[in-house]
Amino acid sequence: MNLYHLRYFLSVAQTGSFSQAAREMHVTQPTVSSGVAELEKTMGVRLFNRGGKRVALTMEGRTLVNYAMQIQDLVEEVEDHLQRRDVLPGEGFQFGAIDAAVTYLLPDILKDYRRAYPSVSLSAQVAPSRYLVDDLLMNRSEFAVISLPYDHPRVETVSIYRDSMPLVVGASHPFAARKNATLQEVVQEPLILFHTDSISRKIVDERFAEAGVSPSVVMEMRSPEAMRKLVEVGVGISFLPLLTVQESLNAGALKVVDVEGVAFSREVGVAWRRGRYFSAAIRYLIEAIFEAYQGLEVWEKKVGIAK
Amino acid sequence: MNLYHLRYFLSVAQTGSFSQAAREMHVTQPTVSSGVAELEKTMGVRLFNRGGKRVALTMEGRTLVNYAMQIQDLVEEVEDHLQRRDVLPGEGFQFGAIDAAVTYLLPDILKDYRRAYPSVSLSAQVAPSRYLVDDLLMNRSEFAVISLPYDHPRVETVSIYRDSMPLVVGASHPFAARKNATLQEVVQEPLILFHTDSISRKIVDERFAEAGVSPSVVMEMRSPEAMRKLVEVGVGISFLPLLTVQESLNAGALKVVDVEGVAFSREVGVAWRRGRYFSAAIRYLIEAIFEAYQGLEVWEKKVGIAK
DNA sequence: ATTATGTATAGATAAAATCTATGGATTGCA
DNA sequence: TGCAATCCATAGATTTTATCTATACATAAT
Repeated sequence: MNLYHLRYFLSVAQTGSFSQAAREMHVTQPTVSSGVAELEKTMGVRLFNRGGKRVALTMEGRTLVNYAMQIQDLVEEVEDHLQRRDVLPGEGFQFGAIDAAVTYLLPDILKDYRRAYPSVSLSAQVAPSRYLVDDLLMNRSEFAVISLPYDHPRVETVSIYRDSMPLVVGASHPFAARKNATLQEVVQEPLILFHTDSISRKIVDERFAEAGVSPSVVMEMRSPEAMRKLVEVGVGISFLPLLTVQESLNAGALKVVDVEGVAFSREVGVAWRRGRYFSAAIRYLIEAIFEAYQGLEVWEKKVGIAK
Repeated sequence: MNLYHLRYFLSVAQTGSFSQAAREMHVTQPTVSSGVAELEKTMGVRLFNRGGKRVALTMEGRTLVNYAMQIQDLVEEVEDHLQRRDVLPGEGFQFGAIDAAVTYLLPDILKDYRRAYPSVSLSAQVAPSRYLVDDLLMNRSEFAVISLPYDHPRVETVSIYRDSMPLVVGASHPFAARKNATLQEVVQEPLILFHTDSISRKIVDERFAEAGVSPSVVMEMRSPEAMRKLVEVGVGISFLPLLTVQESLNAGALKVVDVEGVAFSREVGVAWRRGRYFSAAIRYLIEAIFEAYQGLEVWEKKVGIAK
């Protein structure tokens, strides 16, 4: 059973003539004949009664007409949808994002996105970067907004945002009244740091090792929001992304203290599995992110040409 | 777009692997590859993201899965229906029958038929034989129960019933008291005969011509039922099929009068366009008719072998 | 009867689907 | 980290399918 044969068949049913159907379909009459004959053979029934000026559908022919038209409609519909890149209601995709991104960087963009693609359901996976990269590698999410740098042969990244990661202390902490502190002072305070598998933690650790000091870590966590709270109530001090603590700083619950010779920062970027193909609806979201922050040119160089 | 390609595509989507899909479909892996590639080309979108142990559907791929499954279902459904000769609800066919047949010969058969094929809607066209034959020739009805003989190069017929066509008179007619009458007496009475285009009329006319007499026809009609009524009320006398007048005879409203040297009868038979193909549901009805009356062997000889 | 129109069939040609063989890439394991 | 296994893509050969041309045969209309 072949879709062309179905088309020929429908045309014959409509026109009541093999010859005329052939003219409509822009093929020769024997083509239509053998197409219908092939259908009749595979179905094991006669579809037309021949022998007259016009041919007439059999009962089986009428049954097939009903189905063939439905099949035809579905085929046309799906071709339409895919070619004009429509999105089916209920269709959607999954992407990953670190806490800071989904909380501070993406909300406005996502809001705009819903206007552009109201029928696309987005599913954001919020987790630390390394888990998000696992998802990328397993094709479980389309892209992810993660902390950089992230080096992996099968993952491409483009930075969109550079975020400083200053030392923050609770408002009642002794450092709060000061403008700055030395690294030696800092390592004697109880520190709350990211978990060792995090990128931000790696940045901090490297600098400590460089300076030959070892901090007194009282707590390791994966949630910057939780860390912010702990610092606010004075459990310890921490290096936290500015994005995370901005509100607390404004409210006076936290203070920033400069540390001599230390300017931590981490980058946030978009990551995806190398060679991945992006549907129009997904591409739109990614490019909206680059436009809102930065990186559109780099992205286009990496992906745009490879289509 | 090809139905096989759709099958390959669905299998890949399900298994997450081109190779495994190939094994399931009993083809080689390059076949699956090129099938999917062909779909991607005609649709202009990527359907899978490759590169990993498993491939993953793109958004477009997910859309196509929805449609492809529907198409697949329809194809399977129609193949099932046609191959097991199921009849779709609402499907039906048209046949022709003369008044006497539909009134007296067919009712019980049609009742049984509805049990065998409850979902088939029958449409009976009731008209004089020559119109029914037109329908046959134009493929407007599948078969017809008509008066015989009917000679046409493209119509085949099989007799199912021989019906005598005696002279009947109203209960109050002078002949009613007598056992018989001569042809000479009959032609002087006001006769109600079938219309000249009818087969039954032809039978009567031929006999009259043979005998060298010309009747006084007061009325020509196509409806035996109407003629019966007219004879009952004494407008004239008529030669009518026994089938038509049996009830009136039983009730005493009509009387049969023998006419010397005259034994009219007409045959009723099934007629169809030569070479016509009969769907199972139609064949069943036709054969029920032959079984109830006669002609099954002749029918099978003419059609049964030609399938 | 004759002509025009229509469908079926045979054989040749063109198009496609499929196969085999192979290369490049990734994953998993030692 | 390197090796073996697995996976998908591609090229070229082969087979199958679809289509075309030419023609025969049947039917309908003049």
